[in-house]
Amino acid sequence: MTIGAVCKALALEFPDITISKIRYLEDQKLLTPRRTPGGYRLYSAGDVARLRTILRLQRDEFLPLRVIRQELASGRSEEEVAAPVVLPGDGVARAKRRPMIATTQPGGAYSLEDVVEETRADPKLVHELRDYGIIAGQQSGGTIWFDDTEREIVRATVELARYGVGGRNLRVFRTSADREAQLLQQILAPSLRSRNPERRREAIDALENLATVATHLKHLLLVRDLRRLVG
DNA sequence: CTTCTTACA
DNA sequence: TGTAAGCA
Repeated sequence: MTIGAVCKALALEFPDITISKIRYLEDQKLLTPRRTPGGYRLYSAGDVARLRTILRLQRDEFLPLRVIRQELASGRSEEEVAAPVVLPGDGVARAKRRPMIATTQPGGAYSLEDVVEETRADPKLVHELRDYGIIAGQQSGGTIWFDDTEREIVRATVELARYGVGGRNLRVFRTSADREAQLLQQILAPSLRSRNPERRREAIDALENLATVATHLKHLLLVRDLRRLVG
């Protein structure tokens, strides 16, 4: 295939792919397609598979090119790189979607009474959640204000409470979420610290993507473990 | 019409 | 990374 054909073929999975980018990867010694007598690049099926692997490692594992070059050289092959996770309702539109992690705080502010009214939570539950550090709220004047996320957390724990999950059981969720957030933050820290605004933007997008995949993985592991426990 | 290299923002 | 020039 010529470079244009390769580009078109990969455009389905990688909407942002360009001829220029493919050439760049060659420049970085990640690809070495054959050439026609006239100098045109010719890509074999193997070349295309390798290219797809490179792009996946870049997109899904955020690996820098020099690391990808190394991984590929040391035998990590196409089959070992996961095809993209297809989530329900997650079409080709992913690249265009707005991030759900906003750069600014959402506007909501809810008093204890507001939260209780909207979630039908037992006020004691809300206090419990604060005691265990699952929600914090913000002290202002005499009252404590909760934001949208905290309100939704309360809503979720109300559901769990129906199954008798409450109090210190919930700490398990908090500590695992804390650890996970720390890990993801650590992975993308360099980009998030970048003084290039565009780069930061991309890092936030990547963070969302990463969080989605991590959540899916967690779900799969949980389902597997539950199956084991139940038999 | 497509691609190539090189230079550049 | 993406774009434009100038060739082939």
